[in-house]
Amino acid sequence: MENKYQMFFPISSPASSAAYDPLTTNIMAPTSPHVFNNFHGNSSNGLMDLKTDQKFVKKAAEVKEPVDQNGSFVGSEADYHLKSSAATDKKKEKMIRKPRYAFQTRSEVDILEDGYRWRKYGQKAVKNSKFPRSYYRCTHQGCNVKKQVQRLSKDQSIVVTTYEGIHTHPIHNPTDNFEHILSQMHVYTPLFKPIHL
DNA sequence: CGTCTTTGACCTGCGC
DNA sequence: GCGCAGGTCAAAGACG
Repeated sequence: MENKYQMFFPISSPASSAAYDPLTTNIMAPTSPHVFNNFHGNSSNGLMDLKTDQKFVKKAAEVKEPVDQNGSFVGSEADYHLKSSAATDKKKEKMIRKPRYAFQTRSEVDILEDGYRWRKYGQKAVKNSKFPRSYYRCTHQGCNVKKQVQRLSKDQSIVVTTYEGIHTHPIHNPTDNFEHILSQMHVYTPLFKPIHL
């Protein structure tokens, strides 16, 4: 079983939040099974060819959200609070509803076994990418967490997993949770450079 | 038989 | 308004 992941942790700080702390961000990762819920993120141009919420990406660029030169995760919860001046109240509400947490992992397998049970509910071809994006939902009753999995076309060894929402229940299989993954994972932290606002 | 994946259709938001 | 792209739905089929 191939279980060697190389992980690209978030390296940028939220534009408007004190939540970012390079130390805690990294230290938390190996110690909390809910680590997937503790990262902020969406895509930005730091994800090279990954395009998720374009409106957020655009906004992030406007506020000079840092861009990772290594193509690692770049994003922040702050993006979800950015609203266009033309946005309606409903839109604004929608935009701040659920933060996303994105990971890049170097893995031969698309699916990171994070201890939760997922049901695939869709797959879409992604523009400018030869790899499709897969959509998964947590199967636990009442838990509305979703995730998207996609390979980077520029580096097909890298899998980008985007989580949306917070699990409302314990891990399904505690022996196969994220901590377990991390124990076998080569953590990759290219650089830590808090941005200056 | 229950669970899960596949896949085309549909919906929505956005840019032009 | 139209077309495009992202996201979701749901029917059908596969699988254990």
